[in-house]
Amino acid sequence: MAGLRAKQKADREKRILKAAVTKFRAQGYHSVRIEDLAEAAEVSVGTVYNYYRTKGDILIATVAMEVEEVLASGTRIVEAPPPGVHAALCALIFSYYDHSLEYLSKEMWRSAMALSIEASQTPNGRHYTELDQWLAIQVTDLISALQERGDVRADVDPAALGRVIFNNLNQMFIEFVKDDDATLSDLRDTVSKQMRPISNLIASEAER
Amino acid sequence: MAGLRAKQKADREKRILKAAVTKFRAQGYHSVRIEDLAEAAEVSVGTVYNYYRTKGDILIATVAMEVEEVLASGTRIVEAPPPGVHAALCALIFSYYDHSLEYLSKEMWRSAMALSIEASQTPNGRHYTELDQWLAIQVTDLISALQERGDVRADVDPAALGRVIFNNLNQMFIEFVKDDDATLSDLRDTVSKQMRPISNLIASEAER
DNA sequence: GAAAAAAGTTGAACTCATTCATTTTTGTAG
DNA sequence: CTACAAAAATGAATGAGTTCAACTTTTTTC
Repeated sequence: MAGLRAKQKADREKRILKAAVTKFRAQGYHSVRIEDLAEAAEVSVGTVYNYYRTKGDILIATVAMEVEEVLASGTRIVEAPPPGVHAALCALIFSYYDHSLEYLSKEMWRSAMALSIEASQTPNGRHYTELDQWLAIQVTDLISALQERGDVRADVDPAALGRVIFNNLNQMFIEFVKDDDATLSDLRDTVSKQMRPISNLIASEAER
Repeated sequence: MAGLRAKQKADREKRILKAAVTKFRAQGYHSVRIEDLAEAAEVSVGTVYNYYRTKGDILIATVAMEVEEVLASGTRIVEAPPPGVHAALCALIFSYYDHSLEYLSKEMWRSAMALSIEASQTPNGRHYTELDQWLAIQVTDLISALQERGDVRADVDPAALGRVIFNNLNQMFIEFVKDDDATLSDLRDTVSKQMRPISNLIASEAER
């Protein structure tokens, strides 16, 4: 038989991850115990640790799935940005924000972000940081695209500016998930206002 | 006797905090157990919890002391900024960075930042966030000062830009503490480069 | 197809933050 | 000075993540 073991292994991992996504969303990351996941996935506690190094690893795995989607949706915007610097930047940023709570709760984001800082040396932390890196690169790519199109001044360094804009949108997202009462629409408004002056400053003469 | 109890109370709290600062720096936040602190402060575990709600509270207390100092040193720069937009911004930012590792290790910063995100609803989390707020305001104040002095264009909104710049310097600091190998001098260089185009964009005609 | 090896599973044991019922210390009243 | 009340200290007990030595299952070997 070509891999009963491999099949069982993949099956178990899938069951654990599915249990995690479901339970984390329903109850929140903290109140779910490894034992609960083990029970739902019909394995033992020890087996969960055979597939994931720590509880945080399981969370990162679920967050990673979401960020992959966010990146994919961002790609579409970079490939065909709406006209205007401000509109294009906001389109990309809002596509991130609007996807963010599709599968993950604020509490899960908080835990994941905390983890990525605290356990930054571990594989999970590094994985999350890498995903962030990709998002920053996507912002840079957008600015490059706008520059080639002539919307952005030629003397702007896309990498440096992309990083600054990403850092800002990321930090604003952190503030957003830190406050359970904050709404997505508030977040959009605030960031849109922040991007306005920056868009003006980098827009080419023709565009202003 | 006017307050044997009060005196002992203050004394115990001081001993616990001192033990925390010392041990956290020496061994790192995580590897220090409450029991270790209790022993060093010559109190029981229960007593530690009588003074601090959680282990994280103790860390925030130590971080707060450092941030107070950072704020104070920043005030001096805002009051008399060096000439030039870029130089002034960098002076303030570097004063933050250069103070940051005086009493705290990178690991302590990581734990504190993680805490401020994860436990943002709790008093400790809120306290840390408040300190961040003050730093952001200080950056805004600097830009206002530069604007009044005529170094920064009149059509720039200091609050919005201050926030963006703070978010960037904060995020870059997070990246710095996440990587044990990163040096302060690398951090300074990177941020200086990021601030250069922004400084140029906001500088008044006379200053360019 | 049986035995040995390899891979994987299991759950009891361990660590450490946190809690709480009990005990000790300090302040107050008679 | 003694008795009572209030405040604080104490450390054993609790709970959750994590580890690991023993046990099962699958694969390989002859």
